[in-house]
Amino acid sequence: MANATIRDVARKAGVGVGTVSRVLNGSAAVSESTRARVQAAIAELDYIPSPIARRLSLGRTMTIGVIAPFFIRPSYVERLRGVDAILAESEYDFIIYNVETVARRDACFRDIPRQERVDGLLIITLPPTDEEVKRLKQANIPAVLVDGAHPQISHVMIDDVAGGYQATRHLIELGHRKIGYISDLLQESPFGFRPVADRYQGYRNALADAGIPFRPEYHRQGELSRREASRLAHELLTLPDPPTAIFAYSDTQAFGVLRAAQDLGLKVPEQLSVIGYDDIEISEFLHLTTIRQQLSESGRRGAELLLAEIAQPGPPQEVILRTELVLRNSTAPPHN
Amino acid sequence: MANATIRDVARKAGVGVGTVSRVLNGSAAVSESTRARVQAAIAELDYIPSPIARRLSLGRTMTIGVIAPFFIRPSYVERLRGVDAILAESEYDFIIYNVETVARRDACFRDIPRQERVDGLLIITLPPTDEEVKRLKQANIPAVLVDGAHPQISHVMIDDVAGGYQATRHLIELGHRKIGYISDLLQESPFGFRPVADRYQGYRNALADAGIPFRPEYHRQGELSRREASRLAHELLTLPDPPTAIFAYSDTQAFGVLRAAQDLGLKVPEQLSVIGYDDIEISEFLHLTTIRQQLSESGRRGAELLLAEIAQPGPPQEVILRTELVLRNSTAPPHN
DNA sequence: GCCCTGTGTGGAACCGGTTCCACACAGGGC
DNA sequence: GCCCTGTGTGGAACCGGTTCCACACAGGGC
Repeated sequence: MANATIRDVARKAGVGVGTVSRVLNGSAAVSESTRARVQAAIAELDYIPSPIARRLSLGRTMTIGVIAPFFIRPSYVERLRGVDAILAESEYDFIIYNVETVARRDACFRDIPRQERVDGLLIITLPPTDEEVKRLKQANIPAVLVDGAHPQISHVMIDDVAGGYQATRHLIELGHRKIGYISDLLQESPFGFRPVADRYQGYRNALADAGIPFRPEYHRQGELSRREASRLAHELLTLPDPPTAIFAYSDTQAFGVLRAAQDLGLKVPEQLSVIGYDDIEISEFLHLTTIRQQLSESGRRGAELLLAEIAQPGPPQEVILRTELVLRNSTAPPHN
Repeated sequence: MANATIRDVARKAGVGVGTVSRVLNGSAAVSESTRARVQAAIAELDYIPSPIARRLSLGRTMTIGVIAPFFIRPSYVERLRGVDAILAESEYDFIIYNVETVARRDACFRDIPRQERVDGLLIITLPPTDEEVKRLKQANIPAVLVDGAHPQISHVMIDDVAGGYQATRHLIELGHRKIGYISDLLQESPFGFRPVADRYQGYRNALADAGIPFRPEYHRQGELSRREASRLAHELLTLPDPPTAIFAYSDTQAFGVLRAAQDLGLKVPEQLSVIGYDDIEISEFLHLTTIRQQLSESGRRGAELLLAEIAQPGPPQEVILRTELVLRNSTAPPHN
């Protein structure tokens, strides 16, 4: 038998469809006896309202879109886990738009707002342009940035300037003066991730505050992968005057640094200190000193902001999450 | 201004809504001149058809549900990446139903088929009961199992018996006779993952074929985490007659074994051989010898099977993916 | 008895697509 | 001239919900 509809229920209960709808949605003005009759009919017909019909008639999709460069780094999985924790409890479904190329990124920002596919958008790490923000506003789609910031959009920001400072400061306090930094591409980054500039700024600030001159040859940039980071670390460590400590933009890159040290026969932390960023799950296992981001928490807070904004639009909110130094065994005072 | 509808387009082009619909869907019977007029009107009004209205009228959700115990293990992310690669190219959206508890698992299997939310279901690793399969058939929801098997449902199976055999056989060929196995819970596993029994079977078969008696004290079971695996490995390695090699059910658990060896001052592979299973991304970095599953490929193939089944229902298909031994530096002949 | 207010209810109209039926019309065959 | 077939087209009906308007009716105040 085909699925029952609200009209079948109404007929069976001897009431109008409006009344059934009122019972379904818990509206107040239904008498007790009518409500009971309707509920009996619903149970008897094993009736489940069609979410699609509901969406069409409400003009809401009951769906949230999550745009994320999802599979590039383990840290996104952690953020997404936080998102899931909140949204699974809500009445919203969520669709992940995985972005791995610039073309796909542009397509997402261009098309999703126009297609009436989502009631809200959670954008992870990818910074929208002012033009794109304008389009979101025009389309009247609530959006929240996680691991990003924009004056006109609610966002959960990680204080990456402070995080970069913290990492560098830790190395300085151990006594290091020759501190390398391996980062994501600063200028030509295809996605223009905001944290890239911020952590670098933190690194520069910490050096400056300690009166240590910045040495351009100590700063290497490259695509965010273990292999590339390993190559860059190799370059750093074979300089005539190599650094005694390396700060890596991410834990994944820090692993690349560890590998380079291993290849060169350098003991960590005795001969080389290494500090990462993120504190992904495996970092504890590898004894990596790192800067912990509240990854899962950032997703949770972002999802909460978005739900609040959908329920009741308001001025943009800002949440700032602090980073934390996690001491393990990959950093120590310099040898000499 | 509110979004244009198909009726606005029809009016502007001076045609009927049926004709606009035919143009949109590329039906043949529209004259060239009419088609051009309609397309001009669409362009002028910046018209985008409402996916929700389309879904209601077609009686299809254009959405695929993916049920997965998603965040428990890194291997799921890899499988999902394969799923995403296929579905992002299709006209389907997909919704992830993340399962972390048995209650949620049961709720997913119970409710999703009834709610007309999805046109198809991709079920990763979680084995449905016969009762649940029957319900899926009744609800007429195409479903595909990835990393699972059932006679009545298309599935992508990993030959885990062979994989378990391969791992154990490798250790035997190196000369090991005392081979421990650390697995997920065999009996009381809350989700009843099928690979758990299969890999164990492979382990037993390889021992039997080599004429090595199975020693129950060499087989430990525990919840799938690095920490728990480390605890179990510690138990094994402090036996009066400890194994010289350990096969771990997953790479994650193998890392736990490595940690235990480290804590006990045992050198890997000189004093202890360790082999894992999965070949997740980080395993290469850690020089772990392991059994590679085609994780991403399994997701891809599963998604393809499902799309085919939605397009044209047919008898259940079976795809079997082979595993592969990946030699690195965590296994060697026994010392003594 | 009349008016007013509040509560409960039925059902048409609507959301925005698709599809099917009816029909117009052209062109060919006889 | 008539019939038949094929092509192109309009628009009502439909998918299955929600909402708003109209209305019935009870009960209180005067």
